[in-house]
Amino acid sequence: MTQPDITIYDIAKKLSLSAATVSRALNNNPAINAKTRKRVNDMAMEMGYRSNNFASNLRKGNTHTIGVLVHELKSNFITSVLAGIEKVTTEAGYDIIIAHSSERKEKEIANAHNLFHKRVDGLIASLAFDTENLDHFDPFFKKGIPVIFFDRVFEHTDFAQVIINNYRAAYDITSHLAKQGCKRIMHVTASLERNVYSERFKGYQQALKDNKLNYDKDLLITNQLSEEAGIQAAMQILAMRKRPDAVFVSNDFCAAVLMRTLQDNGVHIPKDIAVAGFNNDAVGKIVSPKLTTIDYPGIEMGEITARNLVNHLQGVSNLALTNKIIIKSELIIRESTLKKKPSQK
Amino acid sequence: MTQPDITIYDIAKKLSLSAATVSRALNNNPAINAKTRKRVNDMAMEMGYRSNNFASNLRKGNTHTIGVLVHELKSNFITSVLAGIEKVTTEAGYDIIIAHSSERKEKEIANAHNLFHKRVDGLIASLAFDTENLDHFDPFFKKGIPVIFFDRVFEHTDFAQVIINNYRAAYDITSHLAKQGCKRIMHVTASLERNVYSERFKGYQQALKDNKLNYDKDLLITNQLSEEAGIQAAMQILAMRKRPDAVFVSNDFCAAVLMRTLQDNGVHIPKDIAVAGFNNDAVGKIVSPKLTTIDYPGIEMGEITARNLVNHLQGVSNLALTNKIIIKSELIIRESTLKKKPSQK
DNA sequence: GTGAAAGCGCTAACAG
DNA sequence: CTGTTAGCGCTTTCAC
Repeated sequence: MTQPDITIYDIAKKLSLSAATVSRALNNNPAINAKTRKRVNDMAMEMGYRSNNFASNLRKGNTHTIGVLVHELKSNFITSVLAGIEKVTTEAGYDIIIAHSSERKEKEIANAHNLFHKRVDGLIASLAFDTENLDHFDPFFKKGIPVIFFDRVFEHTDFAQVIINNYRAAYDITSHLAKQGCKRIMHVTASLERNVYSERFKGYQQALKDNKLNYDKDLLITNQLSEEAGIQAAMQILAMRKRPDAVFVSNDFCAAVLMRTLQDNGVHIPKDIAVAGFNNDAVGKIVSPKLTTIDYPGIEMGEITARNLVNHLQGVSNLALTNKIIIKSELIIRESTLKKKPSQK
Repeated sequence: MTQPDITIYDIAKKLSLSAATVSRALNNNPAINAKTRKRVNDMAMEMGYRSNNFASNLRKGNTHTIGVLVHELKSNFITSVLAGIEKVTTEAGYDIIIAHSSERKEKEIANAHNLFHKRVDGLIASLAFDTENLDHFDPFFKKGIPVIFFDRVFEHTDFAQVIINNYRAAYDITSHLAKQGCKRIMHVTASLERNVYSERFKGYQQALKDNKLNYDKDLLITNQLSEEAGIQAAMQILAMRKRPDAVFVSNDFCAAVLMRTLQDNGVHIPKDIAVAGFNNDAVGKIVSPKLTTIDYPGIEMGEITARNLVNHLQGVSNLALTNKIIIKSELIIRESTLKKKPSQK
């Protein structure tokens, strides 16, 4: 049943050529006569030849494969980023291997090792919630394998990174809530160890200050931004003697769950409590009221990240020079935060 | 900067051993003295050795890699399945390569070829909307590389497959709607070429018949089950002279969008129109009213599929024998279809 | 318990 | 434009 594989030698023998010529022909080497090339390709097709990547990679020493290490697959944002990465890498002729850490640093470390052993030519990464350092990327740095981070990064380091201005986005959304007359604005977010969340927290605090509101530590909840976390945060709010009049959640899905739980317990949104999310996930347009959020262009982020890595690999540019790229993001105001009637007539 | 890689020869030389011994030691071959093994492993660590998969695979002739070809990544169901697959394959020591076709048969064909060339030891696949035949899997069949399909399959073929009883699930949901007093039950689904949708359609029709309702072809919409499709279907309903009093949508997300669009246009759910989805996506619990749906265990499906493939690869069982596995699914009734008050006191 | 030697399939000098 | 040759790094007989 399982007949042995066809190799270039088999093709060469059939056509009375050398293996080298067959190899060149299959790789569309221009040095080969067009007629010969066609004969080889036809014969390869006919014999059901498939090239042996292992032999080829072993010989060439590079894999034309890019590793993508993400913190989670179950996220609209991430799948958008992946689509962007895929578009660019496919066009450039690179394969990608996707690994995800499920937000756990242990798995991130294991994945980093695995991709290193798989000999990826370059790496694109977004860190897990609890990643504390970049030691597991050292093997890449040491071997000169380019690494570029996106979204979840260590800021203020020298490594190439593509991010949005989280500080600014959070500032905008918090200011918007303040402008709506909210006085007790809660912030539900994830580990402040991670740049995206710490920056948002800073933006939130600054906006409070600029709007003459005090920061109250009871108004900060950090959790996993999961479904359960959303329910729990809502419960916590319901139990408060002095409830907030607005909640800014760092993730649309969690915001939606939180909002729903509050509603199920008789809270009116946005009248009693305004709710805002982050990411412009599709879910924000389905819930009622529709969710105010930050639009955060995943596809574009993926494309830009991959483009930079590919350019580096192709020697067109150097990652070490372009070390930080900031992508635009935008506040989208919907009903979930509109306490006042829209002022425009 | 980029110092050359360490090989087993480098380790062998340092320890005055042969490369063969080093190789065996690294692979924990019991024939090797425990002391020698430790010396080798320590030295490997110290020198920063990483094994060369290409050389190893080239030599061994198998890759210990399983290809996973899915119709779409942006789906909660699929990411659950992937989690299940990953769990089982990781435990069994297999790597996986994930490829997705974005519901397009051209890309599915290209991916199948690609995975074939990557020499996966086995393949797990779920078909795209418009896949018409299994010709692109022929190379696998011919070479005796095991292929197992899940969810989106060609039914009534001899290939190994893991599915749910779509007929039954649709029958249940449609009957439930009929029991709620609905007389004009619409069905919004995707290409009837694909088993999952054709089976659901059959179940829907049979339930209508068994409940003495006529099937009206105006009450069938087939689309892509996307966000836009949901909006468009809702618009179509709004424009109907004789509107349905229930809609059974083949996907929760699309159902939610459709429901929301109807609501935005003054339709009361479930009073005017009941809405049911399929998949038990998290979104169903966020929307208002909460969505009636079919629970469809993604993780389990992934685990069972992978387990069967791995067992086959390890010679424990034979895929050719266990050719169809049906996983349980379950109707979950929520407010979006409750026209009558729950009858239980 | 360890070593010698061959070869997996391919590509890149080099030669002509 | 095509052929010869060597070798990528590993595993696996077959010896001893």
